[in-house]
Amino acid sequence: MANEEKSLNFIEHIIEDDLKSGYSDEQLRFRFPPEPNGYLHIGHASSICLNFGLGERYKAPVNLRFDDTNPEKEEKEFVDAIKRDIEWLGFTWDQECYASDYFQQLYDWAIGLIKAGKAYVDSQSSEEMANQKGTPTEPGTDSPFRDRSVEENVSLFERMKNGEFEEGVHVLRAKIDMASPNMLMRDPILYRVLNKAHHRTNTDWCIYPMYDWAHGQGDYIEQVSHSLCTLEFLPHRELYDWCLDQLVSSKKLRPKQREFARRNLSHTVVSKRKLLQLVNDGVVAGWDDPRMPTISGLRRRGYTPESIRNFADTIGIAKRENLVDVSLLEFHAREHLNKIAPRVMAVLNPLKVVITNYPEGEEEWLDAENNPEDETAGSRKVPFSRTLYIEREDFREQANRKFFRLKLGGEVRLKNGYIIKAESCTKDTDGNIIEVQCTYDPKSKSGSGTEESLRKVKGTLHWVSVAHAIEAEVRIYDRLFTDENPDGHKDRDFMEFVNRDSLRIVTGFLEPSLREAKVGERFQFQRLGYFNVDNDSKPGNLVFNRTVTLRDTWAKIQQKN
RNA sequence: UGGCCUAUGGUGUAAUUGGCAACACUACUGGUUUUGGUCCAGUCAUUCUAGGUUCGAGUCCUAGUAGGCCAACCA
Repeated sequence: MANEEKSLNFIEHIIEDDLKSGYSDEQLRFRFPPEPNGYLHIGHASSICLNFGLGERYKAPVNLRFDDTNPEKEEKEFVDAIKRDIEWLGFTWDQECYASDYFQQLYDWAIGLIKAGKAYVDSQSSEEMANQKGTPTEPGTDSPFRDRSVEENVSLFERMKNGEFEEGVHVLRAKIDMASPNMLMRDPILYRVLNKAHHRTNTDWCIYPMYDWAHGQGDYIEQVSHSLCTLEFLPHRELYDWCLDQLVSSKKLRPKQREFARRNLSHTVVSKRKLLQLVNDGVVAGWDDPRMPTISGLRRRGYTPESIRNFADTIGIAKRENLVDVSLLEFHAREHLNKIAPRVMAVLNPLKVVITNYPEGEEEWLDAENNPEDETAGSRKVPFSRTLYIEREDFREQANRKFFRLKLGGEVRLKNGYIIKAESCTKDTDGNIIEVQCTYDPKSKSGSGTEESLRKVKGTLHWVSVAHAIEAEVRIYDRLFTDENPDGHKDRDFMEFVNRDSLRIVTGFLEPSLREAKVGERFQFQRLGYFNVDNDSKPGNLVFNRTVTLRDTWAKIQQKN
């Protein structure tokens, strides 16, 4: 009952209006229509969440329809990847459809169109047709083939279908209006000859329908009520409706196309063409490289489906240009990971600490809470000994009061362990600090309840015992582009803004409980960030990816100085 | 020079359809904290401009301005 009335986006307003003016709940049906020519990215995730979200909200089926009308670019590999990504996001489609399933029906409808005198076979080159097309400010001129007889058109189109012509010799065009202010209505091409094998229909067809002669029909066949697409298809709507006019029956539901603005993410690109270029140029290791804004890249980076769905929900959907800041995506990653990721200790830039008053050869196993945000997460044991690693940035010989970490003569709490005091340090011949000597207070053990253990010390450091630590490869990722809008510059190519330091690989020293970590498992390395186990991991040879850092107030303070 | 779309804080979306501009993020303050994390509290807007209608305009009208899309046998 306490369902707070969430405000509706403009698509939901349209649906609510339709429901008021006669649509029944059962008539609602949606679809997500990817072209299988690349991997899904974060922009698609928004569209997926919109369509499947609508399906959940209105308890309506959502089809997955592959828009596979162009055999030149489409492959089964992409079909499989797309299905995997949608499932991973947690959505279930009703029917799995393919535009290619409708090739015969589309062909029959095209024959009907020709017989109705509304389509003709044009036998000019693409250059000639382009010249006749006019410009946005000038009308086009009619093709010399525009008035071929129905018989000749039918015969030619059948011969196109039978493979009697080379590519480019003939096309089928709709006969609409060469003077339309909408360029798409100037006798658009409906079919072209393509002597290519299709990933599903193989060589059954030599002619393939264009997008405009397939999409609305697919919606109609599947009885999709609301066909949602991005803004660049807005001019296509007039043609979408024209095509539907030629074949709809009043007994069946007529789909409607509505358009929303695609989501752009800062510091990256969301264009399949540009992502493909990053892959082909070797800037990244593949479509699922953790730096890629693809769904598979985000998954490998350690993002959770929940965080991506929450992100999509909060940025919403509208009709204006936008550039969503990545910090919002990162917020959602942290928000979810904070709740579910077990805390562990790992040192990525080690500095040796020797506790001079801790007995040599001794070790003890300390209690460590797995997740302060989750009482059911339990606890584990971490080994403590005389020789430890701490983070190099956590020690300074001298520092002001703002520096809460270890400095000579100063005290600090070792997380889950003891309070230590830095007494001295040793350096190599270049002046680099190579070891810090400390003393510890044996009565200050965490959780022991003693007066000493309850002492307030400003800083708490993470650490690992050198003798017990396991080594692992840790991949530190940063933004792929240095510019917030890399493809938003008219005179500069987006590739100029590639961040050359987007990947740094280090050897980390991890607490031994991580030895059995499995691929895909996510952790918080305390005080450092969230990390997950990469697919490249081998038994005894773990690889971690940094998903995102923790919020870092200290880094901000330092930046200001 | 044509047609169409869009304009609300640094960012992204809202605004009961003409009635006190709200939510989230970011940034900045402060508090709590055995993670400089989390959590809690607070601060940040002449709704693109100029007119008009109205008791009242982010919302309606007019004129500008800015940005985007449209001339692939791509989707």
